Amino acid sequence: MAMSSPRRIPEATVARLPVYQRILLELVRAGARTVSSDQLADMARVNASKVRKDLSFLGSFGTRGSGYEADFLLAQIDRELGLDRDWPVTVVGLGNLGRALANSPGFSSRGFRVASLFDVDPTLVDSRIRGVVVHHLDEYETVTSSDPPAIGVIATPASAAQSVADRMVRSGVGSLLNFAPRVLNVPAHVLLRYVDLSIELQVLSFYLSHGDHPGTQAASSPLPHALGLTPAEPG
Amino acid sequence: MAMSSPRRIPEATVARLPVYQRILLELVRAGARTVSSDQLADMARVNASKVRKDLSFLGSFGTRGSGYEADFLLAQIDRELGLDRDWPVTVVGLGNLGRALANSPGFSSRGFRVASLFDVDPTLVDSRIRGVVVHHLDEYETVTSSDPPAIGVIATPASAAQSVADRMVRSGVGSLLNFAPRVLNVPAHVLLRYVDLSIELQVLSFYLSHGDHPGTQAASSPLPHALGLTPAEPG
DNA sequence: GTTTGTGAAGTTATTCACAGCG
DNA sequence: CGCTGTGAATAACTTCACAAAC
Repeated sequence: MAMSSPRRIPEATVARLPVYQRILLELVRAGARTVSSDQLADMARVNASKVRKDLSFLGSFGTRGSGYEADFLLAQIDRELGLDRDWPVTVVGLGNLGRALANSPGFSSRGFRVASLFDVDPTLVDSRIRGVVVHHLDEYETVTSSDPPAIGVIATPASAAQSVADRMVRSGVGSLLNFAPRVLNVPAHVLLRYVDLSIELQVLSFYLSHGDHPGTQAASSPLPHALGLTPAEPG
Repeated sequence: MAMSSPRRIPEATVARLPVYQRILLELVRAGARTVSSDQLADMARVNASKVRKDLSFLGSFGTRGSGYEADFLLAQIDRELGLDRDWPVTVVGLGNLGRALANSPGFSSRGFRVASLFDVDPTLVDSRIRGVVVHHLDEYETVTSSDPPAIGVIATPASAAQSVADRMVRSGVGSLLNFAPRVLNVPAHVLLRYVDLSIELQVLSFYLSHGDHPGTQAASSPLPHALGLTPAEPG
């Protein structure tokens, strides 16, 4: 085989790959050697043919009769998701949410690295979170110029979010993950994901009021949007 | 005129309604009187006919030639989303993330009310967050029995998430919002949304590596994650 | 003129169902 | 047998395009 195949992976599949990734990670850690599309489907709450079809876009990695080798499949998904690269991430806004994000395992996992942190609160500036120093937002351009972030995470209050987004875009960030409860206006070439607790709750509210889960089986996660996560305190 | 819920609203539309809701809220606060499908579409990063089609599932609330009356439309969306009710919410895990959630405007907005808070950390138990006392998790059943939560928010470390989920489900919660970085196993009748920073980042990583944003506009918030519903497998 | 609301057309995603391989 | 991989069939969703309404 000569070149990377020009397989086009459907958007709906892309949205599910991270879910399979997370499941496989847990299974591998628990010592699983192989996994079937049925198992994956149960855990991801989707249909088994969907799992097989999704995985088939990456290649034919299963073994008929026994399933997929868990760690090998995981490696293929990681590669497809681009987790074999190193994506520098910057986080602006280090209140509870920003700290939760900056401390979360999501940033210590393969693929991502907290490159810089910013806030405007003088009591936070110069402190460190997991070894990374918090700079004043005034220094954004200076600090990021040496290691330009691929992803900008916005965890500021709503009122500051748009100007932070503008600033990040102006200095060339390729994608934004917005956790501030505000709709952002950015150029179309910037990849943007908007994650908002109200939005999550409202979807639940709809299905609770209509007493009716989606038809047969609801999707697992087309194009998501969500809040981050982070552990509570150790005792 | 329209009675309660004769219309079946497509899942994809349900996922977008909260985005329109948020936009309308901002527009109304900014003093807008009317809004067109074009404006909404721009702000939501979707196609204008999609906006019109989505809104048409709620009824015919627009005025040809001038658009929709913003506050009226907002009220219709709120009603459809069930935000005219009062959903008690409980949050378990009050580390940085849990505190960020409990303090977030999402819970002070129409529709939701923080009914109870739980942690196992003795330094947090008996403290208050926005006036609501933090109970020890041991008291979960006792505390929630008088005001059973409709939505349980899990913001614990990954290791505690499954047992907290089990406990909530056992005492009858109808839906879960899981922010712990772990796939949960709950009965199919429980509505479940899984929200994970890694998953968010991984989708960005995919599109960054493939140098290729999805089709035209990156959606702000298509479908839910894992809405509880049945794998529905016949033998 | 403007902008909605909606059938019809087009596109994408899901599910079925089974051949093919271990 | 069991389980994958995949064409074919369905279903869901999106977009077009335009008549109707202001």
